[in-house]
Amino acid sequence: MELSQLRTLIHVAELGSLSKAADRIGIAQPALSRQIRMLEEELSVRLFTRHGRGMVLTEKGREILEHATRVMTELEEIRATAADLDAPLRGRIAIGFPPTVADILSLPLVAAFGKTHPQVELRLVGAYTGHLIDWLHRGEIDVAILYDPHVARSLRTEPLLLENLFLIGPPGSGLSADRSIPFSDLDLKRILLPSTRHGLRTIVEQCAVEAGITLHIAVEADSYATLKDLVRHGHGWTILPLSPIHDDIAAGRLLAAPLTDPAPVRQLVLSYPADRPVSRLTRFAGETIADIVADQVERKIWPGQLLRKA
Amino acid sequence: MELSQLRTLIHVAELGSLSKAADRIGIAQPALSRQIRMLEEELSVRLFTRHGRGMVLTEKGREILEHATRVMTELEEIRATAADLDAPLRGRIAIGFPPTVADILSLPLVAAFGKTHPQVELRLVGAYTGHLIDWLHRGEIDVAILYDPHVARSLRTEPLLLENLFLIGPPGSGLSADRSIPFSDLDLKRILLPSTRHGLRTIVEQCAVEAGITLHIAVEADSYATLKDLVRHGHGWTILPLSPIHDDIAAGRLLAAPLTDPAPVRQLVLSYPADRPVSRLTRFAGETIADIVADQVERKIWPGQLLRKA
DNA sequence: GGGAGCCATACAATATCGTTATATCTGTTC
DNA sequence: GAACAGATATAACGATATTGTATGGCTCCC
Repeated sequence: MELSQLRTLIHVAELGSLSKAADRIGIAQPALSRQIRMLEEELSVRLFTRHGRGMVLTEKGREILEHATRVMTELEEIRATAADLDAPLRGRIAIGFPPTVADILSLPLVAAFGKTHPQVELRLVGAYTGHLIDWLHRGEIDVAILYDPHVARSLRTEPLLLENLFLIGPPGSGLSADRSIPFSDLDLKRILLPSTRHGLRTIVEQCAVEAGITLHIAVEADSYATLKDLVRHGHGWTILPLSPIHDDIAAGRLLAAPLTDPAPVRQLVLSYPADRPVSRLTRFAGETIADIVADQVERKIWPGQLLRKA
Repeated sequence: MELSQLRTLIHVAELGSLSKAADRIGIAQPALSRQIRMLEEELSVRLFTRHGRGMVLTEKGREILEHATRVMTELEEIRATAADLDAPLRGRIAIGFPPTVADILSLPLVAAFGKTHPQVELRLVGAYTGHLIDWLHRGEIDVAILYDPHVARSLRTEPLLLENLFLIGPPGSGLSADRSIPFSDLDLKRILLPSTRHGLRTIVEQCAVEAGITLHIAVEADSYATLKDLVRHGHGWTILPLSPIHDDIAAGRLLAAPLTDPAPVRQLVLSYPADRPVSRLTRFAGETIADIVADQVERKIWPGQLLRKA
């Protein structure tokens, strides 16, 4: 048994494919095929069942995968132990956020690091979930907040928050935070949303189906700033989390109301790569983010439901 | 880092000598010297201090040795797991539920075990969360579904579900699943609830505070059957999850409507003791419960929001 | 002072790993 | 049903890593 085999097991298990794992790891597919075969021979078990299109863990494979993941965690602890434990954290860390989350978390996060670990060089990276996942795997970022992807086995995730989405309207639209709008009321309204590849769009469309209506999507725009501007100038209504428009609401430029029947929500998770050790710096960043999120929710700056750590 | 290096670290630490470790392992002494050197270079720490006759762990080396030992333990677990026979699970398992959950999960759970592991003896234990936590700690039950306790360090929990609570009224009350009732409408109604030690009561009272009203609690009863009967006979309204009254609603004996502003919800988690190993049987039970919960939510038998595993 | 025991380094030999080529199988599309 | 695409498995070969051998240098003991 070798560490490279265990790492391969983890990647293949997540992706369901030697070829995809080869792409990700940057090693030729036959080499991974042989690694898995040699591991299976050494253990005398089948870890995967093979199909025409990919391979799936057996039950035994799943059990062994858990231990393999723990081995990776212990290796991470070895590296953490090797690092200087008493000095203030130093070095650089890249933290990924969806754009809306960056707006609300950047300042408190920078403040927290500035207070306790001023020598750390922060790199705050805003991008969509798909890109963030890629960059986590490639080691270009160390930790990310993600809107909930289908859980990737090679990412270690901690649930953070269920975030409510709100109906956003212009001044004079009569929207109020303490009066919910039934989703079905959107039936004949001009709705402005991000494009179909955007997770928020998927959630909203699912809600429309549940409400039994068809949304009239007058404009698609992936930029929240654009959506906000269009709404401000009376070109329609949009559906967004409150975090990017908190200031606009406070200033009276936009109004918001909760939606119900159904209420659109999405889950945010903290994600780390599972096949690579998480440094003390990365761990500190994750803990700090979780603390800030809890604080924002408790102070009602960020409307949603905190999720407890497993 | 390689497993061979960690093994060498362990042997050299024990024997205090590369040469003695080389004899024991059957690898040439210079090879072991280089392995230790490469490990030290990779971690940027000194693991050993060298003397004329042998070498001794540094303090840092001792800390890292602990993790290396744990890696070996996990590898042993992998081998032990691989060596397990693929016999059907057998033995006994005690599974705890809050009473409302037992109603909805017992039959499918028994069916699932009957299909795949018929020799397992199931013990399904219905009790309130406080008791279930006690029994988990004492080992009287192996796994439980709990309404979200403040996380006990000695329990390992996996979030399952956010369950919506509904306003329950008698036939003729006009309640409908597709028309939400603002919580503030409960202001002057006769409300029937469980006692103050019941978690549901706490949630409902928190919602009342948020809605700015005071509930008129006409009757306290911890038995849901009693609450249902009282509502059926027009003695008031109650607030419950749908799971225990699904059949009553289907039969027209009771009506239900969602509440909003705020919407009362509670989180269910799967809980295992953290200080005791979880058997394959227990793990299978937990996975099966999670699958059944997902199925019930997707089929809208159980209204709520699935939470993804961490 | 000499010998024994030990660690570290250089270089050669050997083993392992990754790549390329290709066969085979399964699933999808037309 | 045939053709094509996507995937895994194997063989062969070159590249790279690891181990073995030879040996130097240091410390400790007699």
